[in-house]
Amino acid sequence: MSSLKPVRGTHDLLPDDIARHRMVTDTAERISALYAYREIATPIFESTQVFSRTLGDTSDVVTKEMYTFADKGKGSDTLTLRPENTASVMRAFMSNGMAREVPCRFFYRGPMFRYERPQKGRQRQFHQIGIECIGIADALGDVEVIATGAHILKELGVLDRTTLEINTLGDNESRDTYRTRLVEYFSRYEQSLSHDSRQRLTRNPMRILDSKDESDREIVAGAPEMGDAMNHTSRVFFDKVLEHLDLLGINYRKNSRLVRGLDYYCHTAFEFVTTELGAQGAVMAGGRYDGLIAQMGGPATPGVGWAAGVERLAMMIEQPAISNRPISVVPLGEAAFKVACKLVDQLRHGNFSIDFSVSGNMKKRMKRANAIGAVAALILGEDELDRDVVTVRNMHSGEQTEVALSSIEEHLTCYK
RNA sequence: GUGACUGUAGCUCAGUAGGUAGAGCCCCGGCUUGUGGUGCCGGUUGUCGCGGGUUCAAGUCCCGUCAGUCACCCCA
Repeated sequence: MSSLKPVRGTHDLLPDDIARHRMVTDTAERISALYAYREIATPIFESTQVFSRTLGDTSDVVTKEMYTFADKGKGSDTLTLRPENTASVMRAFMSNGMAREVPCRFFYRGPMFRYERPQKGRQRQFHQIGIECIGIADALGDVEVIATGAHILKELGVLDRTTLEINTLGDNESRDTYRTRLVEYFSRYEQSLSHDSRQRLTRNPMRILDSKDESDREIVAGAPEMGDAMNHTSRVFFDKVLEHLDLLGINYRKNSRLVRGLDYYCHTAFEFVTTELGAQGAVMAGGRYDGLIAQMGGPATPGVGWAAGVERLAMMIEQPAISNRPISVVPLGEAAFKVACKLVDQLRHGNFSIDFSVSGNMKKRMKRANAIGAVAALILGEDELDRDVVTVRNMHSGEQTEVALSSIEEHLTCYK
């Protein structure tokens, strides 16, 4: 019995669901192509180290959310279902020796897996789209990446229902300085911090900044600002990003409390957030990850990108209209059935979408044609057969006309 | 992993003080033996999430378990 239910946190995507997903992913693919991104697909599992070495030893994703399993065969690696795709794309970038071809721009889409407690907008198997821009160290790379994302959201009709929040984490030097100051500051309040935040103090002090605990927030209010810890390089970089966002008319809200859960980010961090999806506000999030490729053993190469949740975006868009509305072919009787078989084959090869309706009485078949949204029904009975014609019923208007079999394709062109 | 709430037909839900289940939609048949979408008439919906317990009697009360939702955590 329980085996008939999908595994916890996984969902079947029925035709209407798929239509929404495709609207999201196809739009993203199309728009990102306008920014010269090309699609790439990596395997859905990788050696565990691809993720464990890059996402950060203390991140929740690595410590408790990865689906890791032993491969078959002796002495083989442990494998992990990808919890996100940036590390995989970087691995592919190196595996295929693309370092000499930078800049590289990749778009991806596909399922990701995280062992989390399922909620609305949060599943164990979910789908992401994303882009990675590799090899551009300049702030213009960040701007382009954000602009691509904003363009996709606009095309999906959700941009004005999101807010772009942006912050800078600075370069390594700035980040270390800031981290030290934060630890110093929060240590003084250690007794007053929430249980979670006390743990974050050693694991990831920056996370305390976006704590939702009320007493934490009071302490956070007096915390040192990232801006004050930034060195000249980091400051100039961030200013350039903001300046060009202004130039492109992309609205944003600076949020000095915005931090990242994954270790590899530096400089720009951003999120498009919405209030429409409850606790899962982030619909698209990303940033710069200059140290990642080197950290993975490749040549020092800068990168910037984002990922977006397909399910979350799908919940925000309208249900797209059914894209293929077929023509139903309804033969009546043995002789007509044979003629209809050939007609159906001919029409399908002529690029018509055909629903060949062969079971039940005529009433039932017409009803079914209506239910699947057929644009027309071709009725082929003995009357028609005798005269080499077919009755074409417009399912919208109900009008019927008799058309010679020989010119049927031409007549049906208007239904394509 | 923690807490709260929920779980009745394919779907959305009702079920009153415990007395062995109902509505709408969908589906099926007929009015219409070659015509759908709007009408009328009739019909099938079900281990009441699962497993225990209390009781003469449990959808209803208790415990456990699984799942969903929301919040935390975390994140897309």
